Amino acid sequence: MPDERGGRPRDAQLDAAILAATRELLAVDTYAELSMEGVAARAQVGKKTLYRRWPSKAPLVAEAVLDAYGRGGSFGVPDTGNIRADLQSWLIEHAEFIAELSNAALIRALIAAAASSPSDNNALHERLSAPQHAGLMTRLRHAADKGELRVDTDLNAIANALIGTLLLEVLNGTTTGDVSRTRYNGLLNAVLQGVSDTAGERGGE
Amino acid sequence: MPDERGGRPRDAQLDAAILAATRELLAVDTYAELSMEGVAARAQVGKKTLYRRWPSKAPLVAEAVLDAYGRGGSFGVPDTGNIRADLQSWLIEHAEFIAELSNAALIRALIAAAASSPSDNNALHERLSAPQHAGLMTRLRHAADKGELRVDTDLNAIANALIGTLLLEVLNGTTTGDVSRTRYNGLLNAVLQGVSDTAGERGGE
Amino acid sequence: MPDERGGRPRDAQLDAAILAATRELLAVDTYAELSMEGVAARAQVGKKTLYRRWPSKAPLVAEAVLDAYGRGGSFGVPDTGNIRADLQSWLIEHAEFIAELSNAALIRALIAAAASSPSDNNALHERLSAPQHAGLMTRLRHAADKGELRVDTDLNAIANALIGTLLLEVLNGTTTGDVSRTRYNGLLNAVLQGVSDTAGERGGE
Amino acid sequence: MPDERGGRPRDAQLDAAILAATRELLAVDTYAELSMEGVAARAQVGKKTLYRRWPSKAPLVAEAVLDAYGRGGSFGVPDTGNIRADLQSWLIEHAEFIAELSNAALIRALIAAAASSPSDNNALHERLSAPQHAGLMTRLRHAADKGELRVDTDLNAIANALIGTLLLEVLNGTTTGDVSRTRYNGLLNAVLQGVSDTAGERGGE
DNA sequence: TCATAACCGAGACGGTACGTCAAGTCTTCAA
DNA sequence: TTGAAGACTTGACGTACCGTCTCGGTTATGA
Repeated sequence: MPDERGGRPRDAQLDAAILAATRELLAVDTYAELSMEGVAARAQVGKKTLYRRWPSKAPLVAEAVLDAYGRGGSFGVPDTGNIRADLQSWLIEHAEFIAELSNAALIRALIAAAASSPSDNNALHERLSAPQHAGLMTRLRHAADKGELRVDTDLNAIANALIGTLLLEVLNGTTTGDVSRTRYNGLLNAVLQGVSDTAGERGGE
Repeated sequence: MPDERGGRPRDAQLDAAILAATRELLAVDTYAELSMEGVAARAQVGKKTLYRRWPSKAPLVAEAVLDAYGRGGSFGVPDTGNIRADLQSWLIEHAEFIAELSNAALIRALIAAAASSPSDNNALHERLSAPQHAGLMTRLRHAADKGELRVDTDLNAIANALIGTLLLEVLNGTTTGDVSRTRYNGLLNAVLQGVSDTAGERGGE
Repeated sequence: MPDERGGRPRDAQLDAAILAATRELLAVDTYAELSMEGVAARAQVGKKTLYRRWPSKAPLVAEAVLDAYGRGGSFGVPDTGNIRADLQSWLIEHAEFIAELSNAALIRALIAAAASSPSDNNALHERLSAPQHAGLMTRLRHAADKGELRVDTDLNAIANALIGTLLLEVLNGTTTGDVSRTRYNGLLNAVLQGVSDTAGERGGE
Repeated sequence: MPDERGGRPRDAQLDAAILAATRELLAVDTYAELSMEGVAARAQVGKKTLYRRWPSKAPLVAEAVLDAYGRGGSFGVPDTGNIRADLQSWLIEHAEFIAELSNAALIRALIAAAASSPSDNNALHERLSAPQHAGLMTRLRHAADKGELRVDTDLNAIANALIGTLLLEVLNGTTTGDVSRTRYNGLLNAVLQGVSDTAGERGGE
């Protein structure tokens, strides 16, 4: 039972055309400047065709950006056995994605879309932030299980610190041009070895 | 000589009324839903009066939010001599501000405003992120100078990790309700003492 | 082939609704007070729909008035064989139209619209004054051809004198209430028989 | 008793400057395009100064135009004893005034001002049309008293026909360039000698 | 001489309307 | 039923003027 009753089937190619048009426009305009009308015109598509697929601008932009994000490699957290190297790979991979000028615009649009409304925010959190967080947690848990991390480690805090650092870089527009291999040494040194010079009693409950 | 000759001077009270109206509306609407027209109506002010002071929605929202942000305490980084306690105070102070439901909406609006355009982004970075970053750096540098931190510490990475963590919490809508005194123990443990169980050779240049 | 391919066709009923709304408002407001916004609201129509059809207030008002003017009878110059009676009929018919209070407002609006800009002026002249002038000229020429008028008569001058007299009455607001059957006796006496008591050598080249 | 209590007296020169500015702007803009703000700016005068003298645009324009109209000669109806020649002089004098390009614009503005509101209309009628009508009536009455016109002549109809003819020419934009000395021969022939070829029984009461 | 009072230029103020743009829906014809 | 085209209502955009007001400052009178 492929089709739900008769009628002309949807043209699957249009989805891609629309997402591409969205991305092309976001390379020039900001999220606020982007219009459904503009997307429809650029994709040579009726507005109805757009609204049949996406209820509003926010999810359209979200899908357009995530589509590009997913295409350029997996962005999964590697597991070579070396937790430091794996985290560094993941950080640099993201930094390089962000450094690509057009990608920075896309991510800024994505954040704007998320900030548009609480519901869109949640949807995006589910689709973008959550998977990355989960990926990091899996890798960190594996390291913890192998005894590479202190038993009382707050894995969640670490995942958030890494993601948050990248997020801040996007918003600040800090990351551009070539990404140095050593870029996140300082961050990883801090998170893994700590920066305190004292033997350090840790904060407990 | 404050005035540029002639003409009725601007009514300074209106600035406050407009910013207040903006905040009140942001408690109900998202950034995208907020309209200059609505702000003018709520503040009982002509649109021209708005545009005379702020060229567009983004800087208006920015000022409205920063105005509230600045009012509720200094948000400076304390310096009691105990770096861990000071950072924790700072984190919790911010977390409590964020946890206030209306403030979370304001900050989400602020981020949306920043994402509106690269120029607005820079302006906001200058006004919001930079001062906090500077405050943290000053405190961290003081600690480093006193020998509390390892000499090779990347202070910048730490400041970014802390700010980034807070930023992520805002966007995710994670922080709500009461903020536990121990909330950032995990993060501070990681950053200050490190989570690695090995003696830990650090990454260098 | 009426349509230019594709697209929802314009709703012809809206034209009438808009023109009616315009007329209703002109019964209350002057031309200057009439606003496109008000017309749109009264006609329950988007402003875009207005501007799609009429580029500005002047041609809209022109069409609204001419629409009413055309509806209430033909206003053609009759040709019963009696030139005096025919001109009188035509004059009285117009005077009665003008005397109608709401029509006077419409015509005053029309004149204001004409005075708005030279181009609107020309357009209106083409649509309103010219046909009437032509109608009178045809009737006068017929009379001249039948030998009822002196051969050297300046038909144009007579047509203008009649139209001009009506025009002046509108602007002065003179004509109100019932129009006497003998109202234009004096004018027609003058134009047709002349008022000079002397045998009268006429002015030539 | 020149002044009503103390205070700085009004600067009489400003009246002239404002009227001149109004006229200069009307040479470029239409009545609708003319703005009080523009007049104030052009005359280097505060808006309050304008409103102190004229309550709105219509009377300001009226005065500006009448000011120019009065300056260029008296426009009174001459009385040389030859009624035909006198009327012709008067018609041509007006036609020449109208033919002046800038004056045509002024008069069109005046008509627009009159059409603005019934009250402005009456005021203008009082100031512009009435004096001319009175002048013509006086001259015609004199001719009638001398027995130059038939006793049953409707002087009013003639005055209106002449004024109406000029009015129509202004609105139609007919009169431009040089005005021929013989321009109104046809009109005067008709009105004075009549155009009817028959001996002509006249219409009575 | 010195207050009083109206005048003046400048320009901010609350409004209303402008003409444009986009949102999301609806209606046509064609595939 | 899908699609492209485009008309439709709604509502916000940013601008221009409206007529009023509030400044600092000027210019006359009359106490």
